[in-house]
Amino acid sequence: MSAGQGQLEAVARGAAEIVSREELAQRLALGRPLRIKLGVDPTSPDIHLGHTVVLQKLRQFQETGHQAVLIIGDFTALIGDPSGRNATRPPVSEEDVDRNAKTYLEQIGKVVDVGRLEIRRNSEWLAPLGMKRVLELAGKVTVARILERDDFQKRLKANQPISFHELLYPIMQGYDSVVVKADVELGGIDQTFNLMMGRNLQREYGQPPQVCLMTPILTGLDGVNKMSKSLGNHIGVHDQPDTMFGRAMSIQDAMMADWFTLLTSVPLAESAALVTSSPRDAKLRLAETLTARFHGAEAARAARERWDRVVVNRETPADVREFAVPASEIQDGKIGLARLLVLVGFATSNSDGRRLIEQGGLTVDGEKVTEAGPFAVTSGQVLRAGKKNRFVRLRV
RNA sequence: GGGCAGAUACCCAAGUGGCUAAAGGGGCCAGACUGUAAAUCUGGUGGCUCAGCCUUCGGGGGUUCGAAUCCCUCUCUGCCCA
Repeated sequence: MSAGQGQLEAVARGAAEIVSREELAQRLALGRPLRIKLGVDPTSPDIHLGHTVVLQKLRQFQETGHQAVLIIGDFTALIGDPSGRNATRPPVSEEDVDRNAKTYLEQIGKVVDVGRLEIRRNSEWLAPLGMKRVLELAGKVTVARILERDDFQKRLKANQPISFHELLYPIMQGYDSVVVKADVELGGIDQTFNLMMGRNLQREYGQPPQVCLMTPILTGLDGVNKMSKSLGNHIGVHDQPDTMFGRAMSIQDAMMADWFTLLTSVPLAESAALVTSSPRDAKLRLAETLTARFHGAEAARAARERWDRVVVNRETPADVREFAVPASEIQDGKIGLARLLVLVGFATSNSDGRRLIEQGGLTVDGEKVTEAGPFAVTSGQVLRAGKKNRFVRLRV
């Protein structure tokens, strides 16, 4: 019983809502591996930390001995989840789905144990479903219930179109739960309606209704909006170690607690204590933990060392990119400094480069240079723009 | 099919004949400070051979000494009616 209690705490960590907690406790108490369903949308090839919140949850279930069932929504992708802003989305080809599914699995491998994953595509059972079966399925759900959904309500009020087939999306997703006999379904809090539909349909089909566990939406780097690629406030799982580390260090202090809870396995008591006692160390720990997850402990340590060196001590990193200055740009051993900044990629135009220089943002071999005119270049000189990670070593 | 409202720099958004390279906010860049690239404060943010010059306000054409601002036309977007 006490073990069950520990499990409950582990899997409930950070959950936004659980329907219901009691039922979850009961299922866990059954003592058998539960079937934990997570449906994913194979339309976007690159995932970011926001996507990993729910994966982290899946991992926690795996760690406590349960069977994760990943459903690739290749068939539902034909409709598109209505929770998106756009009413319609471009159709996804089979090749796209295949390719996306493949890269998706590679990416989530850093968070969940792919080897122990049961992977299913919902086209397996949705594609052969005849009209007769569809009608039977649709007959189990009333229009009023479907229209309860938030997104539909909003669109109705705003006189925005709702295509008929969109109404079927939640039903299809819910039917997935019936087919895989899910004990628990995971999803973001914005998926609540879809998950609840699975519960309802299972009941209709004589199955014990699944527990729905919804995770919060991760706040992005701006500290305001949800993390999303289109807003550019994200950390991608493919980001380089230094980038990942640095971006994590740039979140606001107030966000650390959530990030620890939702993205790491650091015990909550530990992270909470750290956040209170030393915000800076807490953030370093967070950044290192995240980087380690996606790039390994070694790379994470290197990223942290680089951080200390570059940001804290304002030194030049060990590995500085080289740039060969084209001979054609040099006259009498000199080159316009603003022009040089454009060439190495520190500025978008001469004017931009000039600004950078005049504002004191450029150092050459550690010396601040504020004159934008002709500049004598020699091999080995190290240019640094701003406090950030912009270094280059010249080769003439 | 009819009616109306819009289109301004990366984004939002002022501006209705000269003082506008164009207010304000966001974002971004830089500096200061610090506990980190957090927070806070300051400055910058079209281009160039940069105390000057050149090109911008959906596209094209026109009026005027002078237009983002007035006229014509085209394109696109949103809303309303059928």
